[in-house]
Amino acid sequence: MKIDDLDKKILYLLSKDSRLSMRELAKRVHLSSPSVTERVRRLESEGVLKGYTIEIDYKKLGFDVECFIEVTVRNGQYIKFNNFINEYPFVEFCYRIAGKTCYIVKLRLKKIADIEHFINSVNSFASTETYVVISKNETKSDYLELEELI
Amino acid sequence: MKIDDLDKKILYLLSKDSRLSMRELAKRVHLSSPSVTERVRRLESEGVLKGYTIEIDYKKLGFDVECFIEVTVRNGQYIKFNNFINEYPFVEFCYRIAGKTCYIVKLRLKKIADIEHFINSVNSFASTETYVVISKNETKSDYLELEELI
DNA sequence: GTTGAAAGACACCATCC
DNA sequence: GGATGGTGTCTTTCAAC
Repeated sequence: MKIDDLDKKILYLLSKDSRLSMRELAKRVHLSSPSVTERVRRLESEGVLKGYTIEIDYKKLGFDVECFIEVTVRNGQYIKFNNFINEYPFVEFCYRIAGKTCYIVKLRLKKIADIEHFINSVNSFASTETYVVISKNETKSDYLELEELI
Repeated sequence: MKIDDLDKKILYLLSKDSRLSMRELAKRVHLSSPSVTERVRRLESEGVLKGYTIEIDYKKLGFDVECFIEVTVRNGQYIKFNNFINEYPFVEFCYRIAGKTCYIVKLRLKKIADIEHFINSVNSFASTETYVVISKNETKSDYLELEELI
């Protein structure tokens, strides 16, 4: 699929406010609304635009703790781990990685003590290395390479 | 701020489709639309609902590589690293962590070779440990503790 | 918290360049 | 590929309860 600068700008604007109407979006990219609507529908059907969602402040919901846990599975018990991580709540993400460990997991929890439950749960088939989040850095995240377009 | 089950359900529904109209949202939570609108405005102004955004498939934009990089800053050159990570493109996130290393960074890149540029750039003031993502696991991410509500 | 009404915004379609 | 104009629907908002 060919994605031009206009598509990228549409993605950028929707990433900043996904509730923008096609009309308003059209204004901002200096296009007519049928054209913009068609581009958005195409981005959706091609799967580039996977979905419309919100950003939630989990701290305000009582989840004050974030941590990364590196998991090293023992004795090839990957299926066991996959089943476990699929069901465990409060997992923001889990990636299979190439490197010193097998998986990197991020959890959002209400309190530090909740880390223990996770670690104890995997302990019979995997070892862990925990990193508690202190703060988050500001980053640019310029995936759309839009710097010069806006 | 008091957040009840209805608020959580609203957050859940908006996280699945942030373009839902207040009318449609009202239907789904069995409330009138003025009530839902008021709740959404409250969630916004309290900062629980931080913003409306989209999910983008970066692979379809040519970013085929994801990796985690643990960064250990040498000789207390934290300001240098903070300035660097603030400007470097393609950083999905960067967290200051308590544990064996100083920071954990996630990058999204077009090709494996692009990792080298990042590593070389920080090498004068920090050491790195790289993990290339192989796959992503499915997870529940049940932060809203909604299992019984839906 | 609800209902109902009114004004406005919206998406959609046909048509055209 | 893109623009314009008309139509009917949807939506928000407000007042009254």
